[in-house]
Amino acid sequence: MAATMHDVARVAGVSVKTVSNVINDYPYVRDATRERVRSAIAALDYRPNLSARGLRSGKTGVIGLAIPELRQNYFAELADAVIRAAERRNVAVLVDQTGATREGEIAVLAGHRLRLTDGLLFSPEQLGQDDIALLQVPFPLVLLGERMFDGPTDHVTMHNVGSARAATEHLLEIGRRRIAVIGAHPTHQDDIRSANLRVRGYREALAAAGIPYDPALVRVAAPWHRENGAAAMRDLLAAGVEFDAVFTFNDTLGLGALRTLGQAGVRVPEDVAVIGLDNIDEARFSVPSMSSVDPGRDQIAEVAVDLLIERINEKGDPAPPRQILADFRVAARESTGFVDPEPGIASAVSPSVLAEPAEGS
Amino acid sequence: MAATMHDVARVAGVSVKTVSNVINDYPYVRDATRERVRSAIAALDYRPNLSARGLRSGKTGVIGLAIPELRQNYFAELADAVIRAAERRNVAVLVDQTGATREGEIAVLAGHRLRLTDGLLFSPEQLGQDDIALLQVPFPLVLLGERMFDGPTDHVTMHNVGSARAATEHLLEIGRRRIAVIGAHPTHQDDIRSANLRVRGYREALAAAGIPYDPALVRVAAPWHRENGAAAMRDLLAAGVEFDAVFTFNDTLGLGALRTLGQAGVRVPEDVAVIGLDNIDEARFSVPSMSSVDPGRDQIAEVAVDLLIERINEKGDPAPPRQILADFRVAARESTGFVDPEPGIASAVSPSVLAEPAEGS
DNA sequence: CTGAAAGCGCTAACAC
DNA sequence: GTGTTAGCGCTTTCAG
Repeated sequence: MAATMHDVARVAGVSVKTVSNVINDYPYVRDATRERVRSAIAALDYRPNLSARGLRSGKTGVIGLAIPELRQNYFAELADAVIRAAERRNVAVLVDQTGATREGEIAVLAGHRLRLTDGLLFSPEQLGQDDIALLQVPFPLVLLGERMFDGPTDHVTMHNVGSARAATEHLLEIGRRRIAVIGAHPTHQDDIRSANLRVRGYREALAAAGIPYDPALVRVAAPWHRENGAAAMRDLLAAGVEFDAVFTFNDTLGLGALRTLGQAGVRVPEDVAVIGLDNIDEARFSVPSMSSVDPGRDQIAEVAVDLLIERINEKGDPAPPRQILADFRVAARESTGFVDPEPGIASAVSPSVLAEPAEGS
Repeated sequence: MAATMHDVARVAGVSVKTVSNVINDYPYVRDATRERVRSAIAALDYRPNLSARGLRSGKTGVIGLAIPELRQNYFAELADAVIRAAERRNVAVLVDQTGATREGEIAVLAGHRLRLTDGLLFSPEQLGQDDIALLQVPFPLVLLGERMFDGPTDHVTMHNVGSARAATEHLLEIGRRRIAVIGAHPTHQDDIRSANLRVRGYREALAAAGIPYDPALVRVAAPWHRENGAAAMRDLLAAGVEFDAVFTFNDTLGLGALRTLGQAGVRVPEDVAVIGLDNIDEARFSVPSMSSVDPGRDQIAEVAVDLLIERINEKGDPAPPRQILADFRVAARESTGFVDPEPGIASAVSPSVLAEPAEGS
């Protein structure tokens, strides 16, 4: 049986209150007492029971993270960043996958799964502006991503328009003029899905450079998976439209497009320059390495966790919802004619022949 | 204030016990009563407080998953599989990253972070056979991966020797005879790290085919990151050893090697065939697509979660530790001269031109 | 500075 | 079939 606070108190010869005070770093405890309690804790290998603490204090020290799918690199890296940020603040992270389905996202908000968390970090992919009513939940909620604005919740997101504009400008700067785009959204309601925001950034950059917008260069691809990037690029090549660059709305699409270009014998970046968006680890290692816009994922994770914790600890009237845009920057690599500025991490062990006596077969 | 069981009981005009019975699907409740309780629950939007339940029952319904790093594709896919498997059994997953460090792994076992979980799924990377004493933990523990055997815990792992042997045999079957290997471990203690097991599988296959073992073909790379695969391949090419195939101990190394081969103008698979191990999603999308051995990740996740839940619910004397090896199979793709047998998932939306009226500029 | 005691919301004997 | 009640282990007034 695990030791309880009472056991510790008995061994240390104090009351449970004192043990509690020591554990919670209450300052007014005599040093000698504190020491006695500390060694009793060590002797018994005592660990506080978090269920009990949670029951009493109304907090569990766990936050939920709901994302579409961990197997999408972008979300794995986001989850990584969130977990690290949370760890620094001493909270644990319970990960839930919505499967990128509407039902999954609604289920997460209904809170039927994540009930022993103090709050939720939620990256919606299907729910949109029309669903903001669903965001009226009885627990602290911080949204990641850009699918809804003007909702009742805090909101941390990349700068979609700015990032897309920067990507396009990067292509313009290296002299490209016929810039295709992959990843537009099939419908074109005037909503604010990231696809539309990215189209807007693209068009802003074109407009600023005085280049006419050609809808033939804008290709639909959804969801933003590799195979759809590859297919859209095949489409583009088959259509016979002329283009000297492509901006894909995420890196995964870009890697798919790169694959098609390679197979088709199109040279990158000589014939077609490519830039993605997300700056996932993998972009550094494709052939050729792929330029991308870094949307500030670490910053997003850090800020989102802070905001959520702040909301969890908020007393009294809630502050008005806040919306935060992360900083972004272009990571220029081979696919737009640059030498990779961030070579891979040096090997921990420099590769060499296995130092082992040869043993014939 | 959130509703409690007492509120529900009051509204339904029954006692808390009855409410509890309804919630926990206790069979002997009159239908009419059950219905009354159900509607009271709905009316009050009542949700059980899991901290209280956990405190009372000694279980939280949460398991921990400790892996090195989510940003490594293999582990993201593993975590994905574990979360899905756990969801089916109605338990949530708290994810912890050890950072692939010894301290991180020890901290996880010390349980200072994952205390409100009922048990732990742990994929060690640094701890090894010498550390099995650390596995004597006061909570249910199931190990993933192959770093320790004969420990006191259950253990679910891929079949290292078998997978490596299958990979090598695949290369032999397509007529290759000078098969290099990337990913050996720098030290060669007679331990059972997966690198050594994979070397063993490789040598078994060679031996069975009557091909002598040539240590010059066995290259060290650690950790198994892409950059180290690329570097090891550069090394191999620079060394001037002859080889017509390479088996990399994981896919990430293989993708790195593929990159180097591409840059060096070596044709794959004509000059050098390549096969990896792990069958991560990404292998399907490299240029050329990369053959790999699928180590049965979904099965591993499924079995591990089952085993852990079984342990959590175990009463009386614990059953002896079990060790389970997953099934594996070769996924042959372009890098060994096959047409990809599993084309990418069909696009949800077939790519096409954005149907939008052109607006100049 | 420390102790005594109440009670967080739930489950599970045990009554009826 | 349903109600009563005693804690699970912790935090937190309130005294001293």
